[in-house]
Amino acid sequence: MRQAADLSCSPSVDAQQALARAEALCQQRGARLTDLRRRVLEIIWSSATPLGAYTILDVLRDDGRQGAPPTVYRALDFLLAQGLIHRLASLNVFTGCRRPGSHHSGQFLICRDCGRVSELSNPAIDELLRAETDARGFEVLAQIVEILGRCPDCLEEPTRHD
Amino acid sequence: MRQAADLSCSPSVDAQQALARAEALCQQRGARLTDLRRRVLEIIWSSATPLGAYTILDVLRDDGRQGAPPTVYRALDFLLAQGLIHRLASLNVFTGCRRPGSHHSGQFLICRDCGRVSELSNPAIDELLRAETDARGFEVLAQIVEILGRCPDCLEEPTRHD
DNA sequence: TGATGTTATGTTATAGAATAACATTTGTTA
DNA sequence: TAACAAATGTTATTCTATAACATAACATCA
Repeated sequence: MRQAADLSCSPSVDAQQALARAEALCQQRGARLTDLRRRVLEIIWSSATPLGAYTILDVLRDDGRQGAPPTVYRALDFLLAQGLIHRLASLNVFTGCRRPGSHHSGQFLICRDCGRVSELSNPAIDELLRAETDARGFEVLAQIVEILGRCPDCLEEPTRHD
Repeated sequence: MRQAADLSCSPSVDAQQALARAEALCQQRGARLTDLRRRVLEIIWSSATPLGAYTILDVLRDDGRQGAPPTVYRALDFLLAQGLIHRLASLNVFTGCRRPGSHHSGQFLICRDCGRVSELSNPAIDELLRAETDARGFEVLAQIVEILGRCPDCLEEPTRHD
């Protein structure tokens, strides 16, 4: 993966907006977006690519914060429960949710080369899946749709032929 | 998960058929389905539910075979490459492919309660996903569709309300 | 205000999943 | 049989995630 996460700069506009929305959502739900949880969300949004739990932990430690794996995983669990982030099961990484508020599972295009992720929300796909599960009497609790491949930008790169 | 894997009995008819198909496919491809690889495939097919790599390793050791994690993972890599098994990314487990021969990614319904898995192959879902990726100029390398929920049998169970 | 219960975080240890690196064996072909 | 390639054995390590328990922060109410 060529594109490393750059977490050194100040929060991007995207990140700031995401944090503001998270604040609003949590307040309206009576959920506590603590310093730690907000910071983890900010770290996730500050990266161009999804981050693993241990990468997030490293950033927290760079902050000067004390912390161990449970610190991060508990914050991630909260953010997942609030629908503020997604977990990509195929890579064991976490990415900010582009449409928080409506709990949804989403569909993801993951570029193998640059690591960037596009979040789709194609209702037709959801409907087809629902039709299948309904036909089988299967109750859906969670749904994972992840497509690994190469994004247009990376396809243009002439230097990689693997 | 209530339903434990029962690996004690002799290979089921399903398993026997799967092994026979695997033999034929490998022969026709010039791929070597060695004792170890065949045994791993048999172990997977002998379980009512998908198995993790370390569970498979335990069975191999019960066989009296020597082995370490790489032993299992290499066999699994071979079986995956031949399209004889699938990996369920959401659970880190492996399950026999119901339609080997045609390399495909499939769609899976996974019961949270009994652990059983149904493999779908809905071309409409594949087409929709392809339409999305085509529209974005995204090249697909692998595709993961996994639905976690409760199967009809387990929904009937009156004793569980979680 | 201060006692009490709840929620969040700190901390240590461990479990679970996967691979790196190198040695040895087995199989194939010249 | 020599030589090469493929498969497996072996040891160690990395990465991901959680269990279990201690402490701290916060909220509520008498």
